[in-house]
Amino acid sequence: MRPAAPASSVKAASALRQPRRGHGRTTLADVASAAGVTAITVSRYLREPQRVAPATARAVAAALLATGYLPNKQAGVLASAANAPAGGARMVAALIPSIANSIFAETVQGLADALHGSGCELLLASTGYSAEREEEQLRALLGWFPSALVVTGRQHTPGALALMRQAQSRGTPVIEIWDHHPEPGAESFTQIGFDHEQVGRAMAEHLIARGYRALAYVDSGVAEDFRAHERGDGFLAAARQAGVPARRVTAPAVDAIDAGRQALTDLLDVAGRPAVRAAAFANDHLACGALLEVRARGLRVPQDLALLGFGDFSLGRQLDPPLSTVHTPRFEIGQAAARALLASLHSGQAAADARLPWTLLARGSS
Amino acid sequence: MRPAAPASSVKAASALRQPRRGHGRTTLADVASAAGVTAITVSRYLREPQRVAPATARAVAAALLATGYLPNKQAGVLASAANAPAGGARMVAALIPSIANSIFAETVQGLADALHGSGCELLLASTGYSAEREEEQLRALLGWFPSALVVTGRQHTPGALALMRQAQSRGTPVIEIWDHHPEPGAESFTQIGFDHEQVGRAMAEHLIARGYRALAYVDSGVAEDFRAHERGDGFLAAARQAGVPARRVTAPAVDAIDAGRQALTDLLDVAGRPAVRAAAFANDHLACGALLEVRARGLRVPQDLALLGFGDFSLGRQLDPPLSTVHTPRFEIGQAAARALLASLHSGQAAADARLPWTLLARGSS
DNA sequence: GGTTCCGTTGTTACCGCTAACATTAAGACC
DNA sequence: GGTCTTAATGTTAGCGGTAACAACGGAACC
Repeated sequence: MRPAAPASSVKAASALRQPRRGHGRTTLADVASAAGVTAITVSRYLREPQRVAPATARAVAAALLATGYLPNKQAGVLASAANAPAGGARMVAALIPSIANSIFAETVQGLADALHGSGCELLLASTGYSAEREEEQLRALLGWFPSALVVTGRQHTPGALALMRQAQSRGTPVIEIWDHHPEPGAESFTQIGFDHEQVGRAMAEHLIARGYRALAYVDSGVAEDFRAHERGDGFLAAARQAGVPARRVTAPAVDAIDAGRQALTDLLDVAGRPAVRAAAFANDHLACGALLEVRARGLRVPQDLALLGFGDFSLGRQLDPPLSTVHTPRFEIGQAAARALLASLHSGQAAADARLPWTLLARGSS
Repeated sequence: MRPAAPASSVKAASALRQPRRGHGRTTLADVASAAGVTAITVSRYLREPQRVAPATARAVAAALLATGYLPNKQAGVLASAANAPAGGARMVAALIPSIANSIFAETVQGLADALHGSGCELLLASTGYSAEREEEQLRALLGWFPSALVVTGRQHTPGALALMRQAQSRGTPVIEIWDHHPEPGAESFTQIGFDHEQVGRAMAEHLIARGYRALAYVDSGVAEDFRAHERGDGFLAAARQAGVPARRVTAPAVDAIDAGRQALTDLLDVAGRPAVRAAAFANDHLACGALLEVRARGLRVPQDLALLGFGDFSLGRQLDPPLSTVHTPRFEIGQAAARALLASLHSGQAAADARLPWTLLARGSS
């Protein structure tokens, strides 16, 4: 018994084949049939309302309300993939070291605020200051083919760099935030931030100008906090240039008040007296911890030991004496990144670099 | 001159019609042709490698490496839309009042950390404590048809509620975080958090147990910080039950140290003496500001005025006296939400409620 | 040897939407 | 009146992937 002729068997099979149905979502087609038009007309109404006739527009609007339609952006992105950059902003991927760190939280807030109203959503991931995890997360984020990519810093694994370049060559703006250190010659990505080496120099110069002659830089114990290390490089270079002795010590691996307290002991001699006259810190957490520990030991700030932080965390201003520190444009970095990327999406041109201002706030501790 | 016959004109037209090409992205088809197989085989290799023959697997693996293929998740989600819940986690949408607020930043960190490795990305938006903006953002987020939705609190506009219910009825887990106040009878969403009214009660009871007999609750000036208001409700109710006079004052609309300083003046009489014996605050920012202002006015804490905060921010512990406060499971809330939602996605069952513990830390200020 | 079964790979259609082109009707113009 | 133009809407195909089923070849079995 042979089966029926091929043609009819195919027909029978395709009749039996149960089609994959959507999951009960309201689609354009549903709205369209409710309005008595076809899907494309509804689609047009949503994107270029002036191109549908007033009467049709009313019918479609009513149908939209009645059905509670929610456009499926996945499908939208996919369908306009070919002209993605121009095709209206959709989704921005951002990758930062840590969300809980208030510095980056504010940057993300700036990013989200400036993105609000642009029709662009924020896809966020954190690396935990790990370069490998950065690459892994980058791969995950780029799988969504975001309209733009924001990453932190300019140090990346070769794999991460390859992914970033691949994205950029596809026309996706790629922005490095929190750093600004263009290498002449080497092609790089858009950078929005400031020069950390320069900040480190300024920190040393400030302490030297105040008359302190034996310095230390307390670096972050987080191995991949490259920007903190660079500030240290700048600090030591400036001290060397000025002929002032300076050393670098490294705090325990956690950026916390306790780490600062511990780090301080490295700056004391066996008798418990300061071995240096002034210390600059990789961040205010460390500096605040050190300040509290110095006071707890009965030493005077800045007479016995001057302290200078980085980041301008709210805690520092409330201590006694208030902590001298460097105020950074943490919110503005996010905002500027969002603006640059939106501009780039609209113009099709590469996003522009921006060097944002920071301020050294000389308060009581230095 | 009539054009050629319809059939052939159509054919000619479709021959001329230039097809939309993708944007130079490497697709499954590219990998497939490099490996000498078809797209579906590569797709299978990526999702169920044990189902392709070893020799084919090697060829595909080589082709994947050679092409640097990155799967397009938009297309993947779209194609498996029909069985989305089971179809592997993809993307979780989270909506919080503010990213910069360290409380929520830590929650997001918990969420992101617990999501890491699950193949699920985080789509984040903030409402700025505005219910309207919540609805608007909700609409934007749900347009991506995320596999799960996390929102903050249990107060929403009717429109937002409709969207949340719609998502839930589609099988998307919807989780409310930072609150736990199940209403018997009323069907609600999964809640992961704690009961703020109960915390408010505990705050009042703590102050009463310490012997303070004239109380105040300094509420957040942010109108839509419902949870702060609920703590106030609990505080006043507990005081009333205990027969202790208590009043509610409202801080200026910004949650900052300065607002706390200003709010304090509402607790002083014309002579600048405290009008109450103890005050509880909607958050530690306010409490710290008040504490600093009290000290600045030469009053003693807690002898002249006892203070109790909420949130356990790092600043409070460093003040003199250290601020009594309520420690909240801010990181754990995010973590628990992520776990609950992943479990729900895998099991297909609704996510379970969780009531997380908080602690009242009696330090020096009360 | 023929049938059955299974492992492997391919074909087709479809997810929901939109670009490109086609089609239609109404108005403009000589 | 006929041709040209324009506005409004529809048709088709395709974005990149995956579900469902088909097809094929070899091994197992009687």
